[in-house]
Amino acid sequence: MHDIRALRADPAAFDADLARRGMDPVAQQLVSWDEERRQVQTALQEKQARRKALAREIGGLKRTGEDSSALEAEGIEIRAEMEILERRVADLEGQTAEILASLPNRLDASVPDGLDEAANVVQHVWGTPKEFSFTARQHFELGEALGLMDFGTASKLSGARFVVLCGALARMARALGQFMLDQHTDENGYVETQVPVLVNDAAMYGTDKLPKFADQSFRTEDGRWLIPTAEVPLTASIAGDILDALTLPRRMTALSQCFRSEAGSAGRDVRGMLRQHQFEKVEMVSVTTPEESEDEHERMTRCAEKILEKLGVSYRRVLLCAGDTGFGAAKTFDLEAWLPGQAAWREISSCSNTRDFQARRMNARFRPQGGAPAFVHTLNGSGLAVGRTLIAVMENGQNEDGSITVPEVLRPYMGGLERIG
RNA sequence: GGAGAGAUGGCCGAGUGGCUUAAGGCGCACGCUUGGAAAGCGUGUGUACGUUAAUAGCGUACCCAGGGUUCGAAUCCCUGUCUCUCCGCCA
Repeated sequence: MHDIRALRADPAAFDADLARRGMDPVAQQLVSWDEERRQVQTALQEKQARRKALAREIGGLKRTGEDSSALEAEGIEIRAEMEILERRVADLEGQTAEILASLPNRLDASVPDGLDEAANVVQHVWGTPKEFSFTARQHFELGEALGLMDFGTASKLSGARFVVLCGALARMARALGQFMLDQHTDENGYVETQVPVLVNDAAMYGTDKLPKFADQSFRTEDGRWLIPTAEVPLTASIAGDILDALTLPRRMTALSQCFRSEAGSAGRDVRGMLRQHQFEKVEMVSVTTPEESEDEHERMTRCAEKILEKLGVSYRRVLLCAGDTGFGAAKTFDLEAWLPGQAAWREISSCSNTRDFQARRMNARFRPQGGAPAFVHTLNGSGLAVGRTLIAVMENGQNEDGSITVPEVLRPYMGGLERIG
């Protein structure tokens, strides 16, 4: 959601940002609606003031038993006039809100131009992309050969894009989730949180998943949504609040199941568990003041990077270009892990600063010392996607005989197991 | 799933159509008082939008949300949401 006053103040800059995302200008239309809205609203408020005065006068006359029929007639007239003005204000506000809600966030100045991922900018690479003396296998080849990753049974149960893990791989998935949570709570200052995975419209709208991405999410028959990410309940937890500035930054982390319909991605990553309808993810959410959000973004991204470093998986940090930056984000860093089996960098985390974009949609504010309430900034990042991390650990830790070496940091979570298979 | 009760400001709480500009209390802030504190006294104490150079004033709206009745709604009517109590079922 955007501030109509900011748009009014500099319509050209607003449209220029939209153009960077490949979108048509809208400012002129919105500004003219806003101008009319303010005029009509002022006229309406004058009528309301008159109605108020009339009601008080009539009340006085009635108490003393005097005739008030002339004033009551004026009241009827005023009500009719107000109805027209009210409808016009509601129409203008509705139209404006509908468009504002459908527009993506303003981009940070540091976001590079470009319409797709080809224009993303690699910031740095950690580690050396692993190479093997033998032909590296993909995770599903490894997992199926070990008998611990079963897509056939999953399709029997649920259909395509699901998986059944068992034995040591199931345990490794659990170990990864525990390891990540422990890191974020013990080392990184996030508060562990358990959240509902079914949420209402308001939570989805506030975190900018509605109205635009309704077709990417699953909806229950009673009108709730399966969360596409724990970002939704974690961030929406502060909806409508005015937080004490002293409690910021607020950092929360959650391990949750995530659900995505993957509509429109037919044919992409159909093999293996890279792209599933249901997956586990450890999410980080930070709520900060506007002054702190940029530093927090860097801090959060580092928290995600450190997980990969401890797991010994080579990765690179990518600054997304304008066209690839998500709807709600002002700026996004993706972390891409090296997958030797695919011989490719694949997204394993995405850390975004939404600034006040979500805060406006959910009306989440803080009170600066002695000042008026202001919108908080919200940030979210994967720390990390558990299923994809499992893939990375499998492919990077594979041995020629098809066994998988368990990263040292995970061994305490796996009963000391050093090797799978 | 069934039955009932409720939702008023930061908190408690009064309020069954106009005399409510939401009483009163608590909390909080500031001031007076004091050697200092407490007590006491006084003043103030929300959000949004409009107007405006203004975070000064002024205006409008807001008593869970959305509709309706009325000259006039916290108050009456309808719908929804949430909370609580009891019964049933249940990990």
